[in-house]
Amino acid sequence: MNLASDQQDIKREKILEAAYQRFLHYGYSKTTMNEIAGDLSLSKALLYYYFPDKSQLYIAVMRKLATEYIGNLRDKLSTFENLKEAFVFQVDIQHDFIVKNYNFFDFFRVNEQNLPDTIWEIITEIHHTEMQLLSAAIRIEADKGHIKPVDNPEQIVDLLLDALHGVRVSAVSHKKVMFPKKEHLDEIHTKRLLLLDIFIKGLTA
Amino acid sequence: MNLASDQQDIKREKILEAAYQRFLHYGYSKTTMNEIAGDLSLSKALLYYYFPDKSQLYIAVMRKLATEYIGNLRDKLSTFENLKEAFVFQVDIQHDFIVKNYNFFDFFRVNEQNLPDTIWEIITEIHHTEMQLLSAAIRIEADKGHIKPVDNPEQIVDLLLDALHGVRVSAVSHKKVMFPKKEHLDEIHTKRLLLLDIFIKGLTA
DNA sequence: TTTTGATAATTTTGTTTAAATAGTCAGTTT
DNA sequence: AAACTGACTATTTAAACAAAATTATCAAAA
Repeated sequence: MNLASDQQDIKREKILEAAYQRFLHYGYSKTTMNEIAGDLSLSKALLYYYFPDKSQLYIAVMRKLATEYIGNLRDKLSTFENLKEAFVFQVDIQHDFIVKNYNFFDFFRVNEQNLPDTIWEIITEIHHTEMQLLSAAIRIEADKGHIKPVDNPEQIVDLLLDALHGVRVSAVSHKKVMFPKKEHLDEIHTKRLLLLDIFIKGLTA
Repeated sequence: MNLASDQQDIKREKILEAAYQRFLHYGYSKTTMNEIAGDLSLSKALLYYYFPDKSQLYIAVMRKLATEYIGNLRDKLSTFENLKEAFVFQVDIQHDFIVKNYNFFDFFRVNEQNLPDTIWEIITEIHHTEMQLLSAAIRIEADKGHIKPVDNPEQIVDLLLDALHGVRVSAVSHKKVMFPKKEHLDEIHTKRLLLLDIFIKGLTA
């Protein structure tokens, strides 16, 4: 039974990988189940044997990406030297994540208003992890006396993440674009680093 | 000739006011030229005597609102005691402006991707004014020695405005709501003040 | 248990027509 | 002449429908 299960997992992985490539390259709506099956020389029906429907397949890929992302975050954030380094790690890794998977998130832009609950759960999970790791970082720094004592680190991190998010959505709003285009991402990144700089100085007593 | 011109201006104003009320109440696309004309007991054709088309009428209202907004900003910002007060003024006034005219901006959400150039000019003008007034505030504070010298105040203000914007749009994004509700407004406001606090401390040498 | 071809169900796309609304203009009123 | 209108045309939106594409199912085969 374990053998069979392993085999199944391997195939599942292959499907996830093929689906990811398609979604990344063409976006959600311009990817058909036939094409994914075709890439693997499988019948479309088999996809439905492994995944209940197209959106669940997409979500499964998303979950995989999220898990990797969270993993990266944990690994790097456990080894920071100071607060700024920790925050910069977070910004950098998020930046890379978004740049690398830009087209994959097409789904988000199209369904902007009503994303499936499962997607929201993943977003929440990521947010939670970020909060947890960064507020831990703040606590440690406060204990070391590098910054002044903060009675509610979560609140500070939440605020910072919001502010960083603002740099993302708003940095381009005077440029006739509502959603950041790929070519703006670097500018956004620079701005974010500057914000981190000022913000951290603001925390330092 | 001036008499005639004055009369025309008065009527123009009345049309702008009636149009504003309709746009504010029903949004752009659910307001018809017939209705606006009806509210004033005028023929629709007369609207076209005063304004070339519907969108120009909307833009004229928008321009009027923008002028008022900018006026408010200038008045208040010229009398600030310290940097924080100036920033808080800006936050408060912008907040009021958006809350009051919330439905009017329907037009923006619908035409999100391709707003007319004239609208963008108005947005740019507002942004310009905000930048100008707030960066002047920074310069004055820097001269007074209250904060450390800043070589590019505009950049700092731009960043701060983005960050503040983020607190607005993002404070609710984990709650599956796109636009803030009444019960979130206080939370947003508090968050923004906290951000201002940290940000200004970050500027203080 | 895994896989597929054939088929059903659903969604998207394109087309036509009718209705609503924007916009024009010759002519009337002030 | 400037301000205004009713009746008209032009455009845009909405609804209804058919055709095409795509998702999803299932009985049967490997």
